[in-house]
Amino acid sequence: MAAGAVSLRYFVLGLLTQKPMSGYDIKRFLEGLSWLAGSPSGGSLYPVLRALRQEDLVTMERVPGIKRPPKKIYSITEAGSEVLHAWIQQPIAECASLKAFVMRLVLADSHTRPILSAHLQQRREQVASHHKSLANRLKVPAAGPNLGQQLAVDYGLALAAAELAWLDTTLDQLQGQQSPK
Amino acid sequence: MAAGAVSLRYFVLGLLTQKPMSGYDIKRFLEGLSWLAGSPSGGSLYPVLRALRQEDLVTMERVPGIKRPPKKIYSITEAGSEVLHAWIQQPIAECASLKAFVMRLVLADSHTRPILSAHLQQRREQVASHHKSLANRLKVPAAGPNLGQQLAVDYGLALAAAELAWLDTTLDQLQGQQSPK
DNA sequence: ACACTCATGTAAGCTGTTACATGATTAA
DNA sequence: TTAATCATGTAACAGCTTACATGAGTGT
Repeated sequence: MAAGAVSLRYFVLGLLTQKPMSGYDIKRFLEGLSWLAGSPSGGSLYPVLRALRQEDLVTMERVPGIKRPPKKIYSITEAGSEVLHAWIQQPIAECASLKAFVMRLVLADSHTRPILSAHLQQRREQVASHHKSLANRLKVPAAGPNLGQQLAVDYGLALAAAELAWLDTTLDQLQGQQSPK
Repeated sequence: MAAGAVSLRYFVLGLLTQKPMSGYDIKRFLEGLSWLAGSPSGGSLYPVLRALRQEDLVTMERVPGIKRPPKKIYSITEAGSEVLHAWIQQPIAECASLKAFVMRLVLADSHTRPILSAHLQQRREQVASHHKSLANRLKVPAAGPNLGQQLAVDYGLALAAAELAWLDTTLDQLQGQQSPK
């Protein structure tokens, strides 16, 4: 596994830090963010929960739902918290995907503020360098780039610019109210 | 395979429409867009090329590079073009990923203008609906969303807005100069 | 009766990655 | 000679999706 990659494993641990949930709850929650981060199918989510329980990173409690099928509510254990925080310390990969970044973002509560800022900063650098390399492509019209490449580069530049702007204002805000923790 | 999903297969076919290339050329080319679309590893790319050749969708020619290891230059066949265009006709999936969209964008030359416009239009609708659902999340602060979710929603809104703006101006441009073809 | 949502799970398969192997050529 | 880039390929594995199975309750 690539260093710092967000496998479902860690993402689930992070969500359980916020509050105990069932597998179904997790699916529901993620479907709301599916455009950005995708949402896992049952076939990948449930096995992950089982594995986490076998490693004692989470505990499971059967809750006999009223007029509903019983749920299995999972809670993170101390061992789970340790594993999660060890993972969070790792720097994200050189060229992390947008999806991986969003997943880390959702887990912001599990980060300390300095680490969160550092991650945003790192992302900023990555996006900036990407933006630069795309801009270079535009300046060099050698080998007559076709319509598709032009569109893709243009699209990439627009998204990168927007992301840079968002990162800048968000970093400012974090810096401003960095009293808590 | 999900309807209209861009497997490497079709993407390679599309690239070969632009000009004959070797596997290595394709990798190089894609690494420049890796931030947006990712770039395939040799372990996935070369087997795809072999499969395409076995199905007679591409032809292969050994070119003994001067002072370089020999290359295998692949060209698309008529059968390949037919398969590609059949695939292009398919509507993209309800909730296609950014990556899938970029890949289609790069293949714009293989689309007729009306189909390209239709794809952009479809993407516009998807992004717009996503933007709306995220905006709704902001208005409902019930269940006290935590920092992570707030950040993710905010980030999603910023990107969606930027993408909508790009799509609008690009659609305008396409409409404007839709004389050729 | 039928279909749908809730809720969990299994098994098969696809896609892609990593890690490795090969071999030539260029630059330190 | 050592490393790096060019160029191709294989084999093992990880991760995820699809399709299916189960079963209770709810709505039409």
